[in-house]
Amino acid sequence: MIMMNSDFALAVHSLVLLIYSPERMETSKSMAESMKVHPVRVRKILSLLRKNGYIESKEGAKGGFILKISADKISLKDIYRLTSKNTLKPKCHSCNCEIGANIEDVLDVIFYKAEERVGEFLEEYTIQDIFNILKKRCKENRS
Amino acid sequence: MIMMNSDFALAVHSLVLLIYSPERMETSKSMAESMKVHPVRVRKILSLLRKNGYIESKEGAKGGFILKISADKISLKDIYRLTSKNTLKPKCHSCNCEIGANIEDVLDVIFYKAEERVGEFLEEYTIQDIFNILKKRCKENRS
DNA sequence: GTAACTGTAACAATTATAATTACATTAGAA
DNA sequence: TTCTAATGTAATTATAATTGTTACAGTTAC
Repeated sequence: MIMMNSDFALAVHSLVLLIYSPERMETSKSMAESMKVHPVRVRKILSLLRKNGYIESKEGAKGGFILKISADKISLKDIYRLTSKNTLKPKCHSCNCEIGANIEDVLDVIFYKAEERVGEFLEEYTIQDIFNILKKRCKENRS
Repeated sequence: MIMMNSDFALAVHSLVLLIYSPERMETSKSMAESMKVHPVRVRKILSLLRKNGYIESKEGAKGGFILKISADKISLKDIYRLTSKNTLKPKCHSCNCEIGANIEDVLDVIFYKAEERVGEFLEEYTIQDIFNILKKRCKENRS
C-alpha cells in the first residue's frame, strides 16, 4: 500500500512547538531548526494549517506563526485528514483477466473503510494530549 | 506518514488469481501479465507467501505456483502483516528542543495502536471473500 | 528605506520503489 | 543426457516520490 508521508508528523510537531509559545510568534526558521527540516517545508505545511483555521501567521518583521484555536480542540484526526488522506490506499494496477478487473475498486473500498477506523482512533487524541504526554516524559527524563 | 507499499495489493491479487486455478500451476509470467508488473517482482512476493505457508511453488518445466491452504483461511490481516507491517508509521526527525525530544517515540506508539485497529478490521476479510466480491461484480458487469 | 518575515513557484538532490538483467538451480520430456 | 521451461535471488538500472534549495514577490516593524 501507499503509506502516510511525513507531513502528518511535521504538522503535529509544529503544533506542539506552537503550544509552547502561546504569546509570541514562532518563525519558520526556528521551527525548522528544531525539527531538522527546511524552513520552506515548514511554511508549506503551516500554510495548510492556516488555511484550515488552526493557526495564524503574520508576514514581515516580527512575524511568524501562532496557534489560533485551543490545542484541545485539534484532534490528530483533523491533522491526518489534512495531510495524509488516502495515503492508506494500496497502489494497484488494473487486471487483464476478467475476475481481477475490479480488484482496484474492491481494495479501494476496503481501504477507505480501514482509513475510517484509523480516523476514529486518531480522533481520541488531541494536540494538547500529545503535548501533555511529551511534558510528562520530559519530567521523567530529568528525574 | 509512511504508507503501505503496493506489495499488499499485489499479494492479494496473486492469491485471487491462484484461487481461479486450483488444479494447475500458474507461472509468474502469466500472473505478471495479468497484473501488469514484472515477473521477478511477482516471484519475490510469491516467495514470501510460500515461506509463510500460504502457497506452494515448483521449479522447472511445468512448474509454477498453487494455493496450499484454503483461501477462506487466509485473512487480509495475514497478508498485511507480511507485506506492509510498520508502513503506517510516520517518518519523523528527532527534535532539538526539550519538549519535542520524545515526539518520535510518542507518535510511534500511537501509530502502532492505529495499525492494530487496521489489523482488526482487515481480519474480517479473507481472500475467499475478495474472490467472491469480484465474482459477483463480474456477473453484474456481464448482465 | 531597510531588515526580517511569510507565500509560493521552480528547480535540484535525494531516497524509495519498481523494472530489468543475469545467472544458478530444478524438473520434465524428447 | 541434453534441451526447454520454470523458480530463486542478487545486482543493477530506471522511474517515481519526497524533500531540500534557490529565488523572488509581498508584508510589516522600526
